[in-house]
Order: sequence, then structure tokens, then C-alpha cells
Amino acid sequence: MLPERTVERLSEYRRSLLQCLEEGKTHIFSHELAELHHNTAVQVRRDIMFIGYTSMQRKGYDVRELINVIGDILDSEQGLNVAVIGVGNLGRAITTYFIGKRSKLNIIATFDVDTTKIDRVISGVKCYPLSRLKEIVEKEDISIAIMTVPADSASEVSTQLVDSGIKGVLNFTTVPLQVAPDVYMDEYDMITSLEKVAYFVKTART
Amino acid sequence: MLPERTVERLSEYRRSLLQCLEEGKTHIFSHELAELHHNTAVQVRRDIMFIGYTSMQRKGYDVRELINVIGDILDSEQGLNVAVIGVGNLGRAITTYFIGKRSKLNIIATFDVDTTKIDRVISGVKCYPLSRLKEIVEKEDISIAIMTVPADSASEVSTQLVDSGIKGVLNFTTVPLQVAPDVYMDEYDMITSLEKVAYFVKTART
DNA sequence: GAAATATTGTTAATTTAATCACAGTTTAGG
DNA sequence: CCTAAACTGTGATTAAATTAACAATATTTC
Ligand SMILES: NC(=O)c1ccc[n+]([C@@H]2O[C@H](COP(=O)([O-])OP(=O)(O)OC[C@H]3O[C@@H](n4cnc5c(N)ncnc54)[C@H](O)[C@@H]3O)[C@@H](O)[C@H]2O)c1
Ligand SMILES: NC(=O)c1ccc[n+]([C@@H]2O[C@H](COP(=O)([O-])OP(=O)(O)OC[C@H]3O[C@@H](n4cnc5c(N)ncnc54)[C@H](O)[C@@H]3O)[C@@H](O)[C@H]2O)c1
Repeated sequence: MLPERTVERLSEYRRSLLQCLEEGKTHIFSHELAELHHNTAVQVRRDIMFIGYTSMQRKGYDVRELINVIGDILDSEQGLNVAVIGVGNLGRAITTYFIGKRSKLNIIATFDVDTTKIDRVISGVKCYPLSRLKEIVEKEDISIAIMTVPADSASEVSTQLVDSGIKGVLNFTTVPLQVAPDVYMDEYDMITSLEKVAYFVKTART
Repeated sequence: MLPERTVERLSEYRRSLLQCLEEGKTHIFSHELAELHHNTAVQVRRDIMFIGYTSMQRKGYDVRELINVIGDILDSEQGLNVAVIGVGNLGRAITTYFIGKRSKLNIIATFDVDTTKIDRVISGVKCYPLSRLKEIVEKEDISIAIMTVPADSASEVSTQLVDSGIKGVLNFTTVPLQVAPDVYMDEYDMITSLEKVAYFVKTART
């Protein structure tokens, strides 16, 4: 099990590496990758050490190989299915955005309680009533949920998610959620991010 | 200057505290606050120690007072003005969402290059052409930008942001941006978050 | 009003993450 | 073929963040 920060950085490296590949770059040095990611060459090498890949000495890392090795670590062979819960402004933006982005992570369903949204199709993904959550999650083997419901229903919905058999949640509501210990949860709070930026802008001024 | 993680947690505590206030709760213990936030009572007390607030012993923290003290630390007295750059799906969602949420952080302008979007008003906020960035930033005293432009224009736009005098950036594009050292930048990469969730779901399975 | 209980604030210890420092390769140039 | 230069991989070290441990203090109970 890799450190969380390392997992994040590997995902980020991979995106840069894919970009490199498109530009026809076949090899990359640790210090080049570092420069692209606000960190140091040592950190990059250490991260890559974690996944047990070694480069051709003096030529840098083979871009294509490194992409594959990162894929072996991060991706599940058969891919994982994802659902978006709450098809409001944010849920719609995310659904539209993700379609076709990652071959190993497919958004294959959305859920809502608003009857005007149910059965609507966004970017090829159908919206189901939340009452059918468990049924669809089981039938379609969905293991990850992206939560974009209003704050006041967040905690109730999260219980339903866990009951339905979801194993990972990416929570965008501003409510910290309690889930069973075998469910992995990542929370992102936009207001917190913005307040953090504001704090550092403020303190830099003085 | 507080540790970054502490700043984040303080912002999160504050939101819970505001919620408590609404529910008529006047005092809160460190372990209660901890429970709401996936962390420990010691961590809460240490964070609060950082900002130099002390409770009434044995009664817990005075909710209202603690909110004010956190405000003194996080907020700027006159508030800070914010602009959203790139009024696509995500930019629109964020703009709509933020309006009225935080009295000390006001989104007061959006920018785009798409002529069909310019001059449109979203939730009371007007969209300006990107070419007027510097002019408006100076006139309206905007210090923070939220970046939601497409990846391929991200790095160019970030240069313009810095030139215009922006001091803090919240970057939602998937491109790591280079900014001047006196500009604070926070980057959030949704794909990375989702891949991280997927990784931990995958490894938990084995 | 003494003892038991609950909670804080803080020092010390521990754990985790990042950085330093350098030996070990490979390649290039003479 | 020898030396210098350029990078990598990793043990050792340092720094940062978290957790444990506990004295100090207020409150309740009897
Ligand atoms: N919009 C943003 O940019 C933004 C930013 C940060 C955080 N958030 C958070 O994301 C969440 C959604 O924000 P939004 O702007 O998209 O809100 P929204 O009101 O546009 O969308 C919410 C959607 O959830 C649906 N919904 C309500 N109750 C539900 C339930 N029990 N189960 C399933 N669906 C349900 C609603 O019908 C609606 O379609 C909120 O919790 C908000 O705090 C949004
Ligand atoms: N939609 C999401 O949920 C989501 C999730 C993660 C990351 N992102 C990132 O956010 C960014 C925007 O995503 P989106 O889905 O809103 O895209 P979008 O295409 O809907 O919106 C992009 C907007 O930016 C405008 N634009 C283009 N070039 C510009 C420039 N030079 N200056 C100002 N505006 C410009 C476009 O006219 C458009 O309005 C992308 O970089 C994407 O990677 C989006």
C-alpha cells in the first residue's frame, strides 16, 4: 500500500507523461518531471522507486514504460465503474467532463430524486431514481460514487451508498461524511480551498 | 503563518461551528468537533492552540467566540474579491454555487474568450472579455482567481493572471501551473482524486 | 468540602514525509 | 582505455505532522 501523496503524484505524473508521449518525447529525466510538478527530482525518483521501476541509466525514464508501470499500480485490470449521485450543476459538469477521459474509470450511471431529471441522459449516461441505487449498483458492478447532492441530504445518501455496496466515495458536498471503515472516502471542499488561498494571500500582504 | 493543513481544518471547523450555532448549540468539546471531522480531539486542540484561543475549562469552546477567532485568522477585514476565469460547465457551477456563501469572499466578475458568453450575467455576476482582465482586476481590486479554462489555454492564461496583479489562484485545470513566487496557488485535480479512490478501492479488495 | 470525573493545554514521543548526500552506472570525449 | 560529466537509486538525516501522556483545572457528586 503506497502513501497517499505518492498515489496522487503518480496520477499526476502519468498525465504529464501521456502529454510527453503525444509530443513524441520517448524519455524523461527525473528533474524534468519534477519541474512540471512543483517538486524535486529526488521526490520523483523516490516515488518511482516505490513502484519498483528503474530507468535506463543516463537516458532517463522510458515514457511509455513508465506510463504502463503506473497503470499497473493505479488501475484495476477490468476497470472500475463509477456513479454520480445528484445531477445538479456540479454533477452534470463532472459527468460531462469525465466521459471518455479515463478508460479504466467509467461513469455508467447517475442518480437523482428529482423526477424531472430521472431517465434523462447526459453524455450517454442515464439518470436513475435514487430508490434503485442498490439494484443498479449490484447489477452494473459499480464500486465508486461521486457525491454531488445538496449538503442537507448528504449524510442520509452516504448511508444508502454504503448499504448498496459502494466501496469508494469522492465527496464534494461540504459535509464530512461517516462511512464504514472498509469504504474509502476522499473529501474535497471547495470553500476550504478558496479560504486557504485567501488566507495565504492575506498573510503574504503583511 | 499557520501550517497549510491547519488552515484547511480551521475552515472546516468553522463550517461545522456555524451549523452548531444554527442548531442553538453554544458550546462544543474538542472531541465533538473531532468526531464531526474524521480526526482526533488532540488534533482539534492543537489547531485551536495555534490560533491562540483558549476555552472555558470543562465547558468546551464557546461556539460563537471560536467562529470569531477563526474569522480573525482566516478572513481579511474588508474581504477579498474573486474572479472566475472560463465560464464553461465548471465555471458556471462554481459561480452559481458561491454567490452569497461567504461574505468575505465575493465573486464579482467572470472572464471568457467566447463572444457568446461575454456580457452575459450569471447569478448577478457579469462576464468580461479576457482582454479586459488587467483593467477590471485593477479597477475592482480582485486578488483571487479561480481557473476553469480548458487545459490547453491554462498556462497562457495563468501568465496573464499574474501580469494582471492576481495574488492567489485556485486552479481546477489538470495542468500544473508555474506562477511567480509571490502568488499563492492551490491546485485541485479531480482526476487524480478519483484515481486515488480507485487505487485504494482496488488495493482494499486484495 | 473531599473525591471522582471530565476536559483542556502542552511537553514529549512517535510516525510519516521530504531532503541530503553520495556511491554506482552509463555515456561521451578525448 | 581513461577521465569527466550526468543521472539514478537509496541509506542516512532532517523536518513536519500527528499522537500519546499527563499535569492543571473546573465541575459534579456525595
Ligand atoms: N456547484 C459547485 O460548484 C459546488 C462547489 C462545491 C461544492 N458543491 C457541493 O456539491 C453539491 C451539489 O452542488 P450543486 O451546485 O450541483 O447543487 P444543485 O442543487 O445544482 O444539485 C443538487 C442535485 O442533487 C439532487 N438531489 C437532491 N437530493 C438528493 C438525494 N437525496 N439523492 C440524490 N440526488 C438528490 C437535486 O435534485 C439536484 O439535481 C452541494 O452539496 C454543494 O455543497 C458544489
Ligand atoms: N467540468 C468538470 O467537472 C471538471 C472537472 C475537473 C477539471 N475540470 C477542468 O476545468 C476546466 C474547465 O472545464 P469545463 O468542463 O468547464 O470546460 P468547458 O469547455 O465547459 O469550459 C471552458 C470555458 O473556458 C472558456 N475559455 C477557453 N479559452 C479561454 C481563455 N483563454 N480564457 C478564458 N476563457 C477561456 C471557454 O469559452 C469555455 O467557456 C478544464 O481545464 C478541465 O480540465 C473540469
